[in-house]
Amino acid sequence: MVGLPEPFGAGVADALVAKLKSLGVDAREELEPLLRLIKVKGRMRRGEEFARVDASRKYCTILLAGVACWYKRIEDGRRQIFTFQYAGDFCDFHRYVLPELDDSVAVLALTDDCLVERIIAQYPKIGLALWRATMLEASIFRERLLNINHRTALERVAHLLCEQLARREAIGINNGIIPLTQVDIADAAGLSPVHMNRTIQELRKLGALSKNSIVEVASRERLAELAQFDGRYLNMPEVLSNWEISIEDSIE
Amino acid sequence: MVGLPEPFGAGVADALVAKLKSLGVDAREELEPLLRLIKVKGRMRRGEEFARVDASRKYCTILLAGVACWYKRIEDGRRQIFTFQYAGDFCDFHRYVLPELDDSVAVLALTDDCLVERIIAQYPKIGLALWRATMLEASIFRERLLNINHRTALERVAHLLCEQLARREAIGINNGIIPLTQVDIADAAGLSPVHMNRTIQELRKLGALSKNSIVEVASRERLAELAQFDGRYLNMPEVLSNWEISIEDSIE
DNA sequence: CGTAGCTTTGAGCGGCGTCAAGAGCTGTGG
DNA sequence: CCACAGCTCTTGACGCCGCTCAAAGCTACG
Repeated sequence: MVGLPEPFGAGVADALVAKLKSLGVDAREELEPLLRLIKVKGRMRRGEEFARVDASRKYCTILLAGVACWYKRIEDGRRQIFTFQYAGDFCDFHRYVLPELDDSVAVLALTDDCLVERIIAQYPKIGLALWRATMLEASIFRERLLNINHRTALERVAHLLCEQLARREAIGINNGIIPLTQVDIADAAGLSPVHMNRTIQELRKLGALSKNSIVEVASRERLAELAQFDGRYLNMPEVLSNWEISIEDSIE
Repeated sequence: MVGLPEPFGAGVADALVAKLKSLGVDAREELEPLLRLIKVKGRMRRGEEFARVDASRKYCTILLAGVACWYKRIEDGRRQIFTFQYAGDFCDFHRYVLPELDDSVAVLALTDDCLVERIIAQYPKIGLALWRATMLEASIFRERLLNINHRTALERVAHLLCEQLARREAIGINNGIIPLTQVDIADAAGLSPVHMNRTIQELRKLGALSKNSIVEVASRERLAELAQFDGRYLNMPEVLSNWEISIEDSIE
C-alpha cells in the first residue's frame, strides 16, 4: 500500500485507496498528498451521530470501516435513510449526514475545507474523483427512486439488498451478511417495519435469504433475479463481473 | 452580460451565467473561457430526444431555454422522470439524459470532454462549480425520495410543483405556469395518471392551482403550505427569500 | 431478573393502481 | 370545410398492496 504517516496502521486506508482508484486516481503522487491530510478521529458506536451538517465544521469525513447510513429525520419522527455507506465512502460533502449501525470501527478522517479546494487546484484528478463520487451517489439515489416508484415491496427489498451486497463485495466483504436491522432496511426502502418483516420472510421462503434471524443472503443469484438487479449504476466493473449481468444493447 | 463570441446573440447564455454565479463562479476571467467553448446546437421539439447517454459522445449539453426532463424508461414501457431541467441546467454528466417537453427553444451547447478536464485543471473554481451542480442534483433526488416514501399523493404533487415553481422563478419566469402535462407530472411523482388527475383537481379545489386545464399555480402560499415545502435543498437563497420559510433551528 | 430493542403474527382498512369509457382539443389530409 | 387520429383530461367502479394498531416471543445486557 501507499506509505502512510502515523497514526495510520497498515491497511487502515486500503478501502479509501481502492475507492479513489475506482474513481480514476491511481498515481502515487496524487494519492499521497491526500492521504497525508487524513487524521483518524476515532471509533463510533451504533447509533452515535457523526458528521452532522454544520456550517462551522471545517473538515470532511471518510468512513474507514463499518457501516454508516445517511438519513434525515421527518417531522413525525420517522426516518428516511438515503443510502448506506461503507469503508472508503465519503460521508459528507455539504449535506445532512448522520451515522448509525456500527459498533466496531467507524473511523473518521479530517481535512480542512479550504484544503480540499487547494488539493483540487493542485491535483485536478482528485477533484474529478470527488466529483465522480458525488455522481455515483446521485446514481444510487436515482436507482432507488426508480425502484420505489415502480416495483413491489419484494422487488424493492431484493434490489436494496443486492446493492448492499455488491458494495460490500467491492470492499472485500464476501460473507453474505447484511449487518442491518429490519427497521434500518425498512427506513431505507420506504416500507413499514411490519411489512418489511413479511417481505423478508417471503424472501427466505423463496430461497434468497437464509433462515437465520439476521439478514443473510443465501443465494445471490436468486436475489438478483427477484430484484431484476442490474448493477451497472454502481460503477463497479470488477465486482459486477460476478453478477452475470445481461449486457445487451445497454443504454449506459 | 459577459462578452460572447458568435453565434451567441445577446442574452442567450444569461441563464447559464446566472447558474454558474450561483455555484460560485463569478469572475469574468473564469466565465469567459467556458463560455467561449459553447456552441449552440439547435432547437428541439417536444418529445425529441437529445443527450442520450453514449460513450462516443464527446461533448456535454446545457439547456439554454425551455424545459427538459431526465428520465429512464422501464421494461414495461413506463417512464420514471428523475428531474426536470430548466435554462442553465447541465443535462448530461455521464448519465441517462433524454429530453421532453419543449417546442420552443431547447438549445444545446457543446464542449469536448477532455476540454472539460483541461478547463477544470486551469480554472479549479469551475470544477468546483460543476461538482456543486451535481450535488444540487443529488439533493433534489434525495428530497424526492423523502416525499415519495413519506407523503401522501397530495403533498407529493404539491411539493413537486413548488420545486418547479421555485426553479422557474430562479431563472426569471414568474407567470405561475407549469408547462407540463399531467402525465409528465405523474411520471415524475410516481403516481398513475388517473390519480394525478384527481390530485390536481383536489389542489384546484383547495385553491392552490387555478381552474384552468393547464397546470397553473393560483396561490404559491397555499401550495407551499400543503406541501410543507422547505426549499432550502435547492440552494437558491435569493429566490427562497420570497417563500417565507420558517428557519428555526435548521439542520442544514 | 427486568428492561429495551428486534422480530414475528394477526386483523382491519384505506390510498392508490387498474380497467374502461367518454369528452375536448389539435393537427393533418382529403 | 369536414373527417379522422391522437393526445390530454375527466370520471366511475373495483380490488389489492402495504399501512396501522395491537400484542407477544426472543435476545442481549446490566
